Amino acid sequence: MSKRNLSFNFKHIIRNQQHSFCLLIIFSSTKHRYFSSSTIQNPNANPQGKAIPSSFPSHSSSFSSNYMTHQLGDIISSNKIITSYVHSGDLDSAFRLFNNMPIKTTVTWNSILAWYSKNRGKICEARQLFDKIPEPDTVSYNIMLSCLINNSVDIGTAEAFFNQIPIKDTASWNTMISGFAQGGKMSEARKLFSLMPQRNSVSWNAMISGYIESGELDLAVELFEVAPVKSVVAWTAMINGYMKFGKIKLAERLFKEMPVKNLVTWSAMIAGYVEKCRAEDGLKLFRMMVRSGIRPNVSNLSSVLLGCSESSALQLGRQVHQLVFKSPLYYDTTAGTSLISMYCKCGDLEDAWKLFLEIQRKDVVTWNAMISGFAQQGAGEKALCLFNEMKGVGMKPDWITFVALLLACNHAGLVDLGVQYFDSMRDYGVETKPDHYACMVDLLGRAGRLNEAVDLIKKMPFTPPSAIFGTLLGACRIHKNLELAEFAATNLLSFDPSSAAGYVQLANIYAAMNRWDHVARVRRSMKESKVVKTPGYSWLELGSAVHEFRSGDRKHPALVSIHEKLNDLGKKMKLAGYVPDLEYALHDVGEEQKEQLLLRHSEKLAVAFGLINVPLETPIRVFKNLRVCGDCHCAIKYISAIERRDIIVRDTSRFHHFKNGLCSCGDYW
DNA sequence: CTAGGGTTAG
Repeated sequence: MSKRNLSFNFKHIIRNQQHSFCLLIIFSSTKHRYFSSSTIQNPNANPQGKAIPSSFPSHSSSFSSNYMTHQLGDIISSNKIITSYVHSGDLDSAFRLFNNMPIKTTVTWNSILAWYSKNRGKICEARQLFDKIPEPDTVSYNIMLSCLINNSVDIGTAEAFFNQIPIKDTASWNTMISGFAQGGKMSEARKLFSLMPQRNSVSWNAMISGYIESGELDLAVELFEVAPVKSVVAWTAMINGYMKFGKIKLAERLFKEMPVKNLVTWSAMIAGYVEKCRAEDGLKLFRMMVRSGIRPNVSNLSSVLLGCSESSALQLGRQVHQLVFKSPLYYDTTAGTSLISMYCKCGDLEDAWKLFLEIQRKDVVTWNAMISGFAQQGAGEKALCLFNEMKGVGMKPDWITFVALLLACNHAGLVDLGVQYFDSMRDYGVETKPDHYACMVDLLGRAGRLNEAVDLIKKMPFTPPSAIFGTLLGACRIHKNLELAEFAATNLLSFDPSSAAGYVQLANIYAAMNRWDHVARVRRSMKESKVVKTPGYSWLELGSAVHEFRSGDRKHPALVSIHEKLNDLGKKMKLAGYVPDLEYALHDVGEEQKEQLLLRHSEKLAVAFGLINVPLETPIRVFKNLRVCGDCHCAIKYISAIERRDIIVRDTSRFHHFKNGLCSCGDYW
């Protein structure tokens, strides 16, 4: 019996005062069955008028009608309250009300049962409840089916249950299809899909997203093209599919063509751009989205803020903050934490800290974000203080907290303290992961305790991740330990033959020691293995635009003035005592040429551009995709003094805050 | 929004 017929019958009866006598009959004779069974089902089982004595007093009809309406109203409002309890996850209150209801309908039972389909792990209770429903309807069966599927009970059990459903509607079929699709069983899903009597857009969507999930983009496209009804869900699923497979152009085309877009659609595009390293485009789209009047939610914000962090678009991040500030998301911990981490990654610790203090309900992720922020800035003591404060309020640290702590010790040069924290992890019941070992190797290696670093690698309870040898190699370069460098490089390249970093580091070490024959050898084998080095580049945000520079850049329109500025600075720097560190010019060319190459490093270009264009009182924030080069580090210190400017450089491992000729890292990096 | 419940996209 369909819902529409039921409600129609009911309203019809109630509205028609002249039929109210028949109501009374229904009510008195079948009262119990009528309400305890779901389906108010059979008003027709009492053929209207037939059983009714003509002498029935008419004055009582309005009374009974009112009484009836009152009862019904009670049930309806109780059902509503139960539903709201279930929605807010409060099963106890829902049950309390449920147990106090003298009359229950199947709707009442279904509302309760729905809790179990949204919450996993109580499949037995759900089944017991289902079995108690006096007259389960199709919806009851559907909810139970989705309970079975959501609890990843054996799909065969779910299928058997599905087959037992006496009257299946489209949703029953759809639920079963999505059960198969979620389990990756697309051929079964397809079989049901072709068998089902009526398909709605949900059926098509379930199949399309199922194919995308199991990696069969072509089949998804095929279905999408023939689908008679394409809802916004299907379009969005396809956009996700195209993005996932790197077909950005196709995703863009769909996005342009589709008739209706909602927040999920926009998010899919934005997140897709961010994941495919096109954060700029993602951010552009976000601006368009807000302009078109769509209000972001938490998950949407998180992907946008991640985009801001990656491309260091602090100005846009601030705009997002403004938006959050004016919305109910202001009280959301996840939204706040995303903002903190955005500020930290853009190097704006002051605003991160302000926000951290404002957030009332901090979770472990919030604390971790702030501790990592301090760690990245090299503010080791602040990070460690915050950790103590965190323990003070009873917050339990997790493994990420310890990564942040070790990073803090590392960047602040607190070697022994780092070792202590590493050893204390067991006391906190936190498992040591490869990340922790990587931090420790960096910590020990950088401090020159190379042998201890190697011992730690040997003691690792798992196969060392190849990157850890890259870390060791970096340490060898600082401490000019050629023997260990070769050991590290050999390991690195045997684990990961395509590692550009391994070749480059080794070549750099040879170059630094003027072993040009070896450099040539490494470069040759690099070519043979078809390894491509990640080109280094730097960028900075100016207004809403991001300017990018490559080493020896030839493209940026302002190059003439930048070169002038750098040549001028070069002279002033030398007068102040700067000696170009030719170790970092990694080509076997004459000294003068080396100096010229050094002066065209991407970070210097970006800094010079910043000096020309960024207002005097504003710090210059430069970002680099690799680690900052040693000569540039030295040069920028001089520049900060000569120009009396604050210059902040974020590289892959930390922030360097240059001021008055000094760097916040204390030259330990 | 239509007394309520189930299925699809991040």
